[in-house]
Amino acid sequence: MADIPPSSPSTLLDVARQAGVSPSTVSRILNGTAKVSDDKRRAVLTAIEEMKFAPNQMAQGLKKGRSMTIGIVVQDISSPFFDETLRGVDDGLKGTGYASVIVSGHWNAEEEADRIRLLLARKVDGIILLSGRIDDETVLGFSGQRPIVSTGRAIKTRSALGFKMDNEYGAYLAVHHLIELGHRHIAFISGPANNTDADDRLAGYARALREANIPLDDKLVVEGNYHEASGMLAMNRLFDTGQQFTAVFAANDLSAYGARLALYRKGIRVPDDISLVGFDDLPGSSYTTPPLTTIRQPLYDIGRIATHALLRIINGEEVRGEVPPLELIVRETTRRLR
Amino acid sequence: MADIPPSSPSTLLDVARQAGVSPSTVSRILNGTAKVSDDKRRAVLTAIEEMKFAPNQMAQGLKKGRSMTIGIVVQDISSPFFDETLRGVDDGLKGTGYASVIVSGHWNAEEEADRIRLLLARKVDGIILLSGRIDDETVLGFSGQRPIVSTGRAIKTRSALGFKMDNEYGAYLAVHHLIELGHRHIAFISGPANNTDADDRLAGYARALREANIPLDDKLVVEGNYHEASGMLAMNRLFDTGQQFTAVFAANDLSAYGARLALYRKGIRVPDDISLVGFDDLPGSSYTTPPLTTIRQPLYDIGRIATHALLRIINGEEVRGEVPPLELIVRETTRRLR
DNA sequence: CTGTTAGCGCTTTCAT
DNA sequence: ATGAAAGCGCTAACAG
Repeated sequence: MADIPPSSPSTLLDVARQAGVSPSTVSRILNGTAKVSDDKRRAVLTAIEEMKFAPNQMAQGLKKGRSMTIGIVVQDISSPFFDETLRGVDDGLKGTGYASVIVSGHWNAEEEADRIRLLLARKVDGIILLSGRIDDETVLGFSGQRPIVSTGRAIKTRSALGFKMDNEYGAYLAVHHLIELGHRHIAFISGPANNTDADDRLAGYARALREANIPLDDKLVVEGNYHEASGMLAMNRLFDTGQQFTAVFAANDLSAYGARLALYRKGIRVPDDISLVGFDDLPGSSYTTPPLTTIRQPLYDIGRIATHALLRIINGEEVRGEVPPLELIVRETTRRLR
Repeated sequence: MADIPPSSPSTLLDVARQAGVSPSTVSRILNGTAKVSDDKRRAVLTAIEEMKFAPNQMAQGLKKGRSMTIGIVVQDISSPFFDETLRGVDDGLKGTGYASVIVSGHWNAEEEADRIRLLLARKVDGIILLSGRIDDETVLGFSGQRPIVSTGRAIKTRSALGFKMDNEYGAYLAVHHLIELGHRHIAFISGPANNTDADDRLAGYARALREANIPLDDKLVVEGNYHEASGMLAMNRLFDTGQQFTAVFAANDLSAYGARLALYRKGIRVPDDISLVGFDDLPGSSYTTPPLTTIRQPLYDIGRIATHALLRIINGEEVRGEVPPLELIVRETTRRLR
């Protein structure tokens, strides 16, 4: 059915011989590097067709010094959070001839640096770093070898570019929404310690409260780690300590899912008894029961934009790293307090 | 902080010069190919250390004919279904020196074949094909170039291996469970047409009914496409045509999520009014409201096992492709009909 | 317009 | 035990 290349891949030299031309001519046709007479071109093209020739990318890469592959560093290959961004990257690479090798840093600075070194050894033409634990200096250092575009950091040099979402503002938006609905006792399920995004979201929570003259009650903020289970645990801890609250802001959607389940188990209705807001707007959040009110991160766009930016840097072009802002998506887990 | 390689990557030749030995000696140390005197070894090792040398993988690959990368073909890079398997692959590759380049076939036979050709041109050492639309012959053809391990097909040659889950049995399990709970009017939200897995699941649904002497009512089976939105639509269509039923079996978890939302919107309680069963057991299914009863696919294991098998084929070793069976996971969306 | 030549960075005989 | 030399498949001057 489909065109299946032969078992022993033919080389450019084979093609040249079969077409009765020199290897350079074949190369020229392949790369459009120079004019070639029509008859030779035809001969080569048919030879390529017949032999199902495809240039050996390792040889090309070795010669040209560019591998036509870019490296992507995620932290967790099976998280919906990274998936959306990966989809953006995938689409951004479409039709460019670049392929991507994806590695995972597993939220561990050392492993992350290791992975990057591995990508560098593989001669990727550039790197997209999604979140991560390594510090900016290290990123800048690596960018001496190959251009790097990273999410979650504010850097900008000739070979490194960072995008940073305004997490403080996003969290502010979420809590402000709750306050506008009349809530004054708002619990916060935070992200993991030592995570700037998580810190920023806490700051946004605090600012919204402060602005509304609501004292921040330490007992109302409980630490999570961005995973469902931690959201569930956090929710239960909140109840165990007997706190009173009418709304919960979870630092990300996944932990909101966990909180939702804890609530369900206790027979507490959402949003009738308690309002719930998440952060991220994962694809699944439109289909929770009820659909989750949340802060939308333009995950897909981030992937696309990062990719375009990286490609531009690779080609020595100017880049501007504009990313759509965070926005509140009001769905069905929040309601006015009566 | 971390070790940052210099801007201009040093080559093996640089190392050789710095250590005062020949390139071959350096190579031998790198590959453990032959005995090298201790003093030279030390000299080389420190030179490598000092110069932060890492061998150029493209050059190595070109020479050795193996790229130390394997290609993974998924259909949708941002689907939780593939994610779990990818995680298994990632873990399976850990510590092997292999990296993976992931491409997406987007459920399109032609694109899929294209991607595989691309991987072949990149000289991947093997391919893992997750689901897909191309036929077995084509896979077998490609396997002439590089070994291929594929999910969702029953093939076994020296260079191609397929794993096939018993989807018919899984669906049977799901529907049988419902029947045991006393349900007799069981709707089915199917998968897309022209998909063998989907066909098999329909067959399992039919068999369970037949075994229980329940006539299969065509009006109770409505087509979906494995996505949330289609599950929601299907559910609504079921209601629009005025069918009576007390339980729904969705061909996968995602469409079950959609069905769940449609039910919520109509104020129909799950499982009190209607029981719901999915298929896959995605990570999120433990956290739906209520947690979803479903058929568990060992997605992660499939990834690991496929990877191990591929590696063995690459190394010319014998393979046995055993995969854990499908199983029913009873959670909270099903209940006995009174 | 086209062929010849010289490598890209590494591994691997083949000598010694 | 170690070095010299050839070459993996391709591209890019350099001639003509």
